[in-house]
Amino acid sequence: MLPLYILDDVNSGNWAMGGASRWWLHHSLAALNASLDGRLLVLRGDPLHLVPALAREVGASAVHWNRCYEPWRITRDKALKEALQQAGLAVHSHNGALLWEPWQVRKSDGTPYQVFTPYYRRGCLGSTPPRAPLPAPASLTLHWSAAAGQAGIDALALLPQIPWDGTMKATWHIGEAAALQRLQAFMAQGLAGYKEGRNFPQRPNVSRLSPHLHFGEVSPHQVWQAAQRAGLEQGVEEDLDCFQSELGWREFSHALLYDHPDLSETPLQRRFAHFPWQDDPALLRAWQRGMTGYPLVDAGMRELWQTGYMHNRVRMVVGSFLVKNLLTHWRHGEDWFWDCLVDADLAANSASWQWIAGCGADAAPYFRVFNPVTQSERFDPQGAYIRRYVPELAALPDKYLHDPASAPSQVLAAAGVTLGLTYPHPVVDLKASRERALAAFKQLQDSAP
DNA sequence: TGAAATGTTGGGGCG
DNA sequence: ACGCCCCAACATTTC
Repeated sequence: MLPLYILDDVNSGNWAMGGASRWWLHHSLAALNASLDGRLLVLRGDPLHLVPALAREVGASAVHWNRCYEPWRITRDKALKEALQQAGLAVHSHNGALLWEPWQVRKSDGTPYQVFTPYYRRGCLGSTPPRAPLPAPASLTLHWSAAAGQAGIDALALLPQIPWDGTMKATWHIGEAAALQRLQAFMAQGLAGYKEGRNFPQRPNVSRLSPHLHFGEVSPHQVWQAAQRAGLEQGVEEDLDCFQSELGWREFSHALLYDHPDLSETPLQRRFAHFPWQDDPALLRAWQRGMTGYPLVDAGMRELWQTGYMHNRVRMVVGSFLVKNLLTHWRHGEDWFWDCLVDADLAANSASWQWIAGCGADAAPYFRVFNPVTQSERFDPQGAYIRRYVPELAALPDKYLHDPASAPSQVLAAAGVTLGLTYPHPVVDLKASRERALAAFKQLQDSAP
């Protein structure tokens, strides 16, 4: 057997892997290569040419891969399969990424679900339960190739030219072994209390498995089964259901992308094609850099920049802020997350931005506008998360930490904060921008129901 | 997986 | 004792 990874920047169109993901991929491939005794062959280029040529060269009789669900990959792999079969090879694709195949979860009339809850409850849970994880092969006979190993990984040039990855290195342990450790740690320390604790960015109740899942270091089948066991053992059925339904959202996103190949570019609700987005470049930049003057938003955007990750509650808050308060097109948020997230996943990223913008399937209603100050007071009451990522505000008392612009000038001075100098003034007024968004969204609602 | 405005209720201070 | 007002606490409505 010859284990092969190809970095494909040829067929990926607008969705070539982003910077943070490339960083993760480098370390993930290194770990995989090590576990294969340095025999992982790593190439870059067009698999449509590389795979048939390599198969000929080594005299392969069969090619196996795990299915990917990005539209450009489906197109590519279909063509590759045909080419290989015409050359007389057996081709086997497998499911290593999803608990339920998108084309198998259908309403009784055969059409796809549009709403998450029936999709998950009836469509997924009502059909066959997820299969158990497969055991590792007892033994592998690995083809020897002089071109295999770390040199091939280094040749992909996935690591940054300027070293922006210091905090990322300190944040993550990458690879299959690390993923399994994270899985065990979460089941032991995070699952109990998940339903409530998952909303608080400083609590240990989120799994942080998303990048491991995205890169296939752990399968959703392993995660599902581990949760099932731990949840029943610990008697925390409610937390278990809630956690598994989050895996369900991951499935739902993939199903949406499968049924709507333009999900990443085009609003599912057509009337949004004409929405009056403002798209002010200075405001977009303030959001990207974590300089909006709203501490929870800025903490989230800086967590993203420094670690390649953002807590889910905070993703909703910063997304709502960009799309509603700043009235910026969700595609800008999608692009930024795509480049910055180590867990960047086309299906989840696109579906989630459409969800928060209100133009997706089963989307957030247009009038749901998160107030970043209220959310901060509710979910980071002691300000631990804000103080970690917005240290210039650390000396402010809790009462004013969530909204420094509301603090009396003596309080700001005592904390060493000068608005406009050490920390930005708010880039928009929350009340006014909320009302502006509600008016714009309401008009869209009324004009084309 | 909202927030704000508006409505309702009931206790307590007070003339 | 009584009516009145205030306001907190909660519920409902609206966007």
